[in-house]
Amino acid sequence: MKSTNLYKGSLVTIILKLLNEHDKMYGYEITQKVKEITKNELQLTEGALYPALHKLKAKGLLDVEISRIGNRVRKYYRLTEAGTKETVDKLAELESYIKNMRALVNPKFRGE
Amino acid sequence: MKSTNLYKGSLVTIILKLLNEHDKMYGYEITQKVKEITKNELQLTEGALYPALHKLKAKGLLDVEISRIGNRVRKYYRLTEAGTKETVDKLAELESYIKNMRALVNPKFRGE
DNA sequence: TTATTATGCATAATTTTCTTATATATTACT
DNA sequence: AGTAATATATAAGAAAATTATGCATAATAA
Repeated sequence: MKSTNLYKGSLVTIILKLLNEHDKMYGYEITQKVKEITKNELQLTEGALYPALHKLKAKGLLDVEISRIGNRVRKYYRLTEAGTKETVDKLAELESYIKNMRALVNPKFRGE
Repeated sequence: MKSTNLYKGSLVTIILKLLNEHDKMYGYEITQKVKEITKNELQLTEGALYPALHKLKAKGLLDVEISRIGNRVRKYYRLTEAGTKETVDKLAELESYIKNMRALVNPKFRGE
């Protein structure tokens, strides 16, 4: 992530969730979607994104479909069944993390 | 962090916030406080905690006060003025991060 | 009384996950 | 013609953890 360089470990969750929502996406599209949703506050770096996509593919969580737009190559990624399951887990993990951080940082949120 | 090994970068925020709240604390006390607040869901590892404390000290964000309880050594840390300022920044950063993650992960939270 | 658990700090080696920099190529805009 | 946007990729390095040790004191359980 760029500009606000924050909280390593959340990139995979972002990728999985966006793919879960949009069926298939290519790398550059993901970077633009993140910029759009976060109003430029979060910017994915290619150096993090592409290796992450390759790793998710290698783990069997994503499938790739190569497409050509004119002479330009695009690689569309989509969730496999295992990827969909992993998405559920990662989202639960994120909610749990946010809940814990809120409790730590805001005494109001403690002990509910 | 242990068990839920998640979101590198938030340890410093946790330390600063707890010190902001409790005036002075020692390392082990911080680990126990985090376990207590998060009901054992987050556990700090010493291998992360102590180097982080030393680094914050080196940066001038913390002061140390060595105390002896019987024959056992304790190192109490407290925020410096710069540390208090940094705490404000880190907390704002966390809120911003949570806001962005919520928007990414939950379409309901987009565009407000 | 002796072994285990809890308290308390610390560092080294390794791993994970980023950033930064670089590379290449196509297409659109000025 | 030159720059910006589109599109993917990898290598080098930094940051921030985990894991594995190590040492020592105090309290508790067997």
